[in-house]
Amino acid sequence: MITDFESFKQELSLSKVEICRELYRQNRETIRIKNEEVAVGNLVRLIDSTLRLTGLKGFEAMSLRDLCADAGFSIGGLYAYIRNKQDLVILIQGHGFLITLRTLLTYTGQATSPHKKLTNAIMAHVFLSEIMQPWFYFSFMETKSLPAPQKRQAIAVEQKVEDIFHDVIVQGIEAGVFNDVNARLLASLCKAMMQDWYLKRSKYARQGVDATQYARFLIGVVESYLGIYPANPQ
Amino acid sequence: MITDFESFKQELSLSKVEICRELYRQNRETIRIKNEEVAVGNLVRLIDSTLRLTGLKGFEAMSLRDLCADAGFSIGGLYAYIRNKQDLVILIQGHGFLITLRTLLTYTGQATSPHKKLTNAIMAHVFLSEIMQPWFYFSFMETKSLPAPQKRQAIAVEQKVEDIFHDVIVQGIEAGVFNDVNARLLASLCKAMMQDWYLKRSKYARQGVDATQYARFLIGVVESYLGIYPANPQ
DNA sequence: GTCTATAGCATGATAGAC
DNA sequence: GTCTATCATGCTATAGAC
Repeated sequence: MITDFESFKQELSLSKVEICRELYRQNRETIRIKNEEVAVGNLVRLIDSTLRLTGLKGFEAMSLRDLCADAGFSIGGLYAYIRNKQDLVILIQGHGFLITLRTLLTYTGQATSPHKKLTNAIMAHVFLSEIMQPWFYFSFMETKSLPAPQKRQAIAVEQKVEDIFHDVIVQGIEAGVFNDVNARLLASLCKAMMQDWYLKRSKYARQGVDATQYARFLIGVVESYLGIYPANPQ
Repeated sequence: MITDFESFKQELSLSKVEICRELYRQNRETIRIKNEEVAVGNLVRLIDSTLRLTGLKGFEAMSLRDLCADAGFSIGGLYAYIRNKQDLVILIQGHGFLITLRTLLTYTGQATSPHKKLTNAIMAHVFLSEIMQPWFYFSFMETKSLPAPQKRQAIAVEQKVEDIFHDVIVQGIEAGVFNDVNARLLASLCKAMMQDWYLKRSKYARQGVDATQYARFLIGVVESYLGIYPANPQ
């Protein structure tokens, strides 16, 4: 059971290096560097810079020269890790999917009641997107420009996330503990609400709202609609 | 009082030609065409194509050659309407702001109670973004790449929209007809929920949900959280 | 007012020295 | 493994014919 961001972060312990090591092993054919330690270290800087610059100007507007300057690469060195610019997107995208689905399924699986599954899923999603905000932002913004197979994959993952929410809501309705609402629409709404946390994070920072507060607020809204605390939502 | 999309659409009656005529008059210095009828007709095609292509690939990825081919312009002809590619963004952006704020203030002003103001505001925003979906999508996606003054303007308008919601919620709380919730956070959440209608419209189309259904659903969620219909949200 | 032709430049990608 | 130098391409923007 998740209660706040700090404990979630410790439990998950996703270091950049570990993620990039997995990434390196997944993409061994396209990466021409033999030494794993060297490659992993460079991948960390490469992906950091790509996410940062893309967040500022968009992927198309980021030139590979900008990227090299920011990451401390030469243009030739960069091409030891990718075959072309598109490969950067594929590299970044593939990994986040695994983590997202794995995390959501872990935390909904842990819980016993539909109510706890739902609150766990919301918390897990908000907290994960807090840790990996640049990735979530990138993924949202750049999906439309992906080549067809990657685009299909991205849409499928988003659908899968919504399905997780949908199924939990249906379970609760059938068990008689939730109001009889439109589960499909509420699942989409959950996604939309969680999405804003990584799309407009600076706005919430300005309001002085942190990830735990935001997640609890969303949970309050959803609970009141489902009739779980019908009297007085905080 | 708004009840459904069709009546809203008739009342608003925003034709493309009228919008582009206003646009032409606003940007007379940069547009080098004297004949208003000719200019307005071309602006309609120009903006239509820009919104369409940008929606597919993003603004940066859209070349002016693509745009000319799509809109039936020559590259030279295009430059009679803009001084550079950025001007296209400014041209498109400025107008939508006026319409959005004007519409929201009109419909909240019409209503008497905070509850009606709130439902009117949600309906007006969802319906307006239904009519001008490509514009809302464009505005969301391209704001980050705008030059500083336009970016400030875009953020200010978004803030103003949230303020309208915030103020109505506070009114309701002070009048004792709404639960005592975090008004700032709920206003942001309203924006996030309405936002998904133009960001992910095709998803909702797949679910068979139309604008009226979506707006009523959002209203139901917000009402239940505010304790207006505490018993049984539809 | 609209077109074609082209200048001038920045980009993605490669070749080959070290 | 990493660098510099360079190629070919496609872009925005302009000049000048019609």
